[in-house]
Amino acid sequence: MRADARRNRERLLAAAEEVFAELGTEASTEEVARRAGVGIGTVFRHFPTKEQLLEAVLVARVAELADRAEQLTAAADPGRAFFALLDAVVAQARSRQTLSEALAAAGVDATAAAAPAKARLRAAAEQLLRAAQQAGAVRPDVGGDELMALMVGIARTAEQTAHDPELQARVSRLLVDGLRPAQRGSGSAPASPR
Amino acid sequence: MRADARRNRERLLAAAEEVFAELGTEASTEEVARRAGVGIGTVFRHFPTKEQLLEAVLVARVAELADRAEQLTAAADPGRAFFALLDAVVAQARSRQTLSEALAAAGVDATAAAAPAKARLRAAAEQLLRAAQQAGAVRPDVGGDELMALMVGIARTAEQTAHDPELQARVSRLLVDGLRPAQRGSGSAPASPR
Amino acid sequence: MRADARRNRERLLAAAEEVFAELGTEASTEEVARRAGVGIGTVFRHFPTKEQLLEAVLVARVAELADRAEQLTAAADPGRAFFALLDAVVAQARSRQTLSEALAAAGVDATAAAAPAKARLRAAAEQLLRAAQQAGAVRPDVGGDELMALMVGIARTAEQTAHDPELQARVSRLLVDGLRPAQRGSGSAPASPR
Amino acid sequence: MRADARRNRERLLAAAEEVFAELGTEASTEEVARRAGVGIGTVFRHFPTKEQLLEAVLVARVAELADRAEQLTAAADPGRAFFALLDAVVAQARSRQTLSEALAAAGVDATAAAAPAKARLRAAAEQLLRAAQQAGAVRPDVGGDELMALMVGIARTAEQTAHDPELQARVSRLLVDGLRPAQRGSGSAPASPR
DNA sequence: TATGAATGAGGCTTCATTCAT
DNA sequence: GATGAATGAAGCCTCATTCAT
Repeated sequence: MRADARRNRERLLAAAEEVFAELGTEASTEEVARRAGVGIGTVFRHFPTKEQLLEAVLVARVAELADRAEQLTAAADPGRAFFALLDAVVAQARSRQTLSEALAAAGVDATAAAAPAKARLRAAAEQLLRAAQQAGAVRPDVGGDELMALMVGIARTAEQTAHDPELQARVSRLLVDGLRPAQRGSGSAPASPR
Repeated sequence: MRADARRNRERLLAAAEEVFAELGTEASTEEVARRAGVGIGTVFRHFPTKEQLLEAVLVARVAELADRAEQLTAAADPGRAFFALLDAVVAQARSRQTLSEALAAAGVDATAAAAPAKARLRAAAEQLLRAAQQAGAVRPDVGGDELMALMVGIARTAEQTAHDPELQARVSRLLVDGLRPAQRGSGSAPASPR
Repeated sequence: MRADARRNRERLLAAAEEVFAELGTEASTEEVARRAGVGIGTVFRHFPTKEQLLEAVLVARVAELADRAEQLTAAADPGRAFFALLDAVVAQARSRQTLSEALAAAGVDATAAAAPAKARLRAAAEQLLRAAQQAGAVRPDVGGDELMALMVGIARTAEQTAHDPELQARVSRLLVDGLRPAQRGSGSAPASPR
Repeated sequence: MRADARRNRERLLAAAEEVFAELGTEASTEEVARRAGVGIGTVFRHFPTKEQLLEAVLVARVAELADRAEQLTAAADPGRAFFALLDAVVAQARSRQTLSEALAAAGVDATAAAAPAKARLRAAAEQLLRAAQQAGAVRPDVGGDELMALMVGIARTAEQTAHDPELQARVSRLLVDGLRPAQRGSGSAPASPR
């Protein structure tokens, strides 16, 4: 019985992530139930409130990012590792506001439920940041607060340009380049067309 | 009676801007009416649809920015002028997503109503951009598309940090610095990968 | 000034008849104003209530029919005259429920305003009926009440078949034939197709 | 729980029939809910649109009549059977336009939902008609189209006189008599002109 | 007197949440 | 535990009517 419940919970989370990404956070709870193949009652048994369901999705997203950040912590090249984290942010920003809302929640409005994931992400991200700064790959005048806010900004912008991957890549690079110390090469950037 | 109607229209627009900034775009039309001190019928007389009301607010915001951009066009220092536009974007990002949505609308989803304001903003912004690039104040590998997308990103990020002006300023500087050419400081940063 | 007012009243009545016939009695008062080329305020100055406007239209319709009935009163052949009235009913049933509602109002729900027109119609119709009965053109076992109810029925049915004039004619004849004494010829009726 | 739902559906249908008959088809959905003793949400769960609710009522009415017509198909006396169907039409015409609208829908505007019931009614009614015509009880120059239109006319007229059963009976007889062949009584009536 | 802007009650519909089965 | 029917608050919008100009 526990197994069933857990599987339902996971199916619900997956469905919710999909639905909210596709239709926005205003998508109905019924739609999530439908997509998960369960009754509406089951949704509310697992997540007594739509807000809690949303929260769970956001936490899962932040947790994925935190996982990635922690992995990168062990990487050889600190500069590469740090920017890889930012790449992960862009990569996650597939559609709609799900991720940016998740990060926003993690950054500012953090609810109790999001706190642990947020803390992990922040800790790992700061570690990556400091290492990259010591390696001279990132401007020294940047702190954890800026980094978190910037991640939200990157996510939001990436979502904004999700429809045009090329544009997304160019814009993301611009945003990220603000973090580099001077003398960064602009050579590999293609000339802006048009 | 034209006078009354116009005054009401303006009161409505102001109230709507306030309400949507404060409560998000899902705020109810009735709340706007209440805040404007008019009956709900009056809202719908001026804006037959909630969508049209929202649109009007967004258009007004974009138009303000377009005005500012056009002003700056006449400024002496192209670099300063360009970055002043980005400052204006940050300054307008009061709270919630109102502005970023406005810019997003201007950039991508532009409805017919927003088209003229969008076009003005884009034209003036591109003019500022080219001038700043010729003056060597901005990286040459940036085009209009990136600029518009970046403005959305800046707005979104600025909204995110609206609660903390200091942080907002620091983050905005980071974002904006990505646009500057490489002469900033010194360092051994690797060329922007990929 | 009186002339203006009267002309407006007439324009309004004509517009109302048109609008209600076209869109049904649920058409908005604004639509009537628009079609009449006057402001909404003017409608309500002339007809303080939508109901009163509707009533005026209905009264006008009944009055037309009463006029026709009174004309026919002077005709030579009583049988022809009587059935000509019923033809007039069919002919008026152009579209929507306007006429049948008018007649219904005249027959049953008659408001005070409709009373005079109703009385005229009923008086003339009964006169035609009696004359036709004396001439042997109509069954003797029919009275004024039946006649009025029948006229409503004919109108309603005619409206129902307004889209197909041939069908309308055939069905109307069936209904009307119920009033004739026996031995009526069915020779001139085309065989029902299909 | 299926049982509950079905019971509610039936209660709703009954309430809707009652309400629309009493107050006309413009009666509010909330009134139906109130009369059925359920919440407004329940109405919309069963009938996602007011139009669909209305449609369901009309279909039920037409279906009743179709049932009756099919029963009569097995009767011994074809003439009696046919006129019994018309009696059923009169009997169903309780008040307001509900039935006539139902028949009208069945005759002309038939929506997809009403199609099957309409087809059944029409098939059985035509069978009754043909049998009655072969038995010499009904004029031969009448077809299915006229019959359907006439049924609407009978219903409309009957509704009109619902307040006075005696009058209703007399008028209905008149209407129905139009269908009988010429052997009714005696008289010197002119052949139906035109 | 004509105009049309303002009003707000009321209608349809959606959706988070509860609860009987 | 799961289901899905029931609930009703709340949202958008329409329209008859009033009233300032």
